[in-house]
Amino acid sequence: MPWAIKVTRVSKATREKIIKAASRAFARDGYDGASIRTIVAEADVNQAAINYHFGSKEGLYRAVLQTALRALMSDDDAPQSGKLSREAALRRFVRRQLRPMTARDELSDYVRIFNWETLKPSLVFRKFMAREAAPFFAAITELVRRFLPDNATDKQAVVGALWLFGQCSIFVRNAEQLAGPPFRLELDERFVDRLADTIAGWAVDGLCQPPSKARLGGLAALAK
Amino acid sequence: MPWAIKVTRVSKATREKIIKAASRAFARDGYDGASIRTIVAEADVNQAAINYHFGSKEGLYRAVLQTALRALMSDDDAPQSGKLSREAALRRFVRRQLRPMTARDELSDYVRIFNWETLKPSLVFRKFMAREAAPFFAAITELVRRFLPDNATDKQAVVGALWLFGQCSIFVRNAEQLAGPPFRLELDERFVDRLADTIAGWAVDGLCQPPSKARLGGLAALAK
DNA sequence: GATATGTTCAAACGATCGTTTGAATTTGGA
DNA sequence: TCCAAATTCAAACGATCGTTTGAACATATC
Repeated sequence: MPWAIKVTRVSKATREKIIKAASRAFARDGYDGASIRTIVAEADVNQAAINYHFGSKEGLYRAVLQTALRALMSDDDAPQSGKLSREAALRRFVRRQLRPMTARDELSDYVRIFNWETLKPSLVFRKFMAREAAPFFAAITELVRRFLPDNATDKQAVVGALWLFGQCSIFVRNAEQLAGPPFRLELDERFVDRLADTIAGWAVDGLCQPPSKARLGGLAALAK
Repeated sequence: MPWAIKVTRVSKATREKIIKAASRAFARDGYDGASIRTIVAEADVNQAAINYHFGSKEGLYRAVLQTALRALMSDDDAPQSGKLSREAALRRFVRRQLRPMTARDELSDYVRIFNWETLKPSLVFRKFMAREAAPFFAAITELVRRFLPDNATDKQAVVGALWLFGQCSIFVRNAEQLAGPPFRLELDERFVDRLADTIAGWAVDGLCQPPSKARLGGLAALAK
């Protein structure tokens, strides 16, 4: 492992430049679509630097995923989230998921990288998630569970969490096309705020509804 | 245009073999990820056949998209769909969207190809959709509109249609992972039927709800 | 059966990919 | 200040990509 190197001042700066450029590239083009040469060009470092500092393209991707997961799990902007009502917590989660629609920061890159992986999970990603992402997904599942009956199964909570993810990610993934013709939606902060309200409201309604044959069935129908 | 060739008996068979193999490959790996060499290997034809029959990889992709759109728009299995209630029509749409979760046929490939394109639309795809897909999307939007108030704007209907797409595609995209650990869901026809009931029910609830501040707002909040 | 046209085939081309190499340069501690 | 280690750099390697080529083969028309 020649790339498990000592972290010095100068190498740390290079590593950070590379990770930032790589996050953008992976978010824009996916893991396979992003090339070493475009990453080093945007980071303004030599091509061999990636193999020197991260061992391989896969190693760089692992480092990006670690940075991404750390950022996505941090609640630094609202440390009181544990005391929120379930509705407010859900609204906060949805708004956070929708953030890439307007913001062009690292967090939006991270969300997009995860969206790529939901379409065709790479081997790197699957190993990484199995090892480090359990608490992240558990948090969302627990949030969903607060809306379900006490006797809800794990399966129901997982499906509910995925359902919630899907409602958000479709807008994030299609943001560019929503802004263009023929839709021409004005994707400013106000719009996304209202969209978050809408999605959260629909989700609360859906999750809270007791199952009913007349309504085509509910989540309870998924119990074995 | 040397590839606008006369359609003979033998060339038609080759074209169909290529399109079928290409659909699988594009669905599995995306446009960039699928290689000519794997496609011709699965189709059991010569490598140069693709450029001969379709001009280029892009030309082949266009042909696949045409086949896909034609299949996705056909209502051959239920010609009475025009007479369905809005709830039944919505349930039918959702069930059709979820079909790739169990079925391993061409239709599931087509849905997956479109899912790839929502993540990073290729130039080929954008041109193609702008030219040929308007009626397809209009049909979904009209279905959503049947649940909205009469004075609903186009913008509201479009957002509602996208919202519906997102709820379905998240399960389709993650079907493989749902089947494996730690979820271990048994994705048989019964499960998908119930899932379609659940999603359709939630969607009906969400779309029908009148806007209400107490419920964090509804679709009407998106009107300008 | 001869001929022209449509189709298949193996081989190669140029470009881009991730990675490796070895020397040049910079850095940090004695 | 000096030397060993850390880091950067330009160049090349082998592999894979989409595409082209020109000959070989199959098919249809007379």
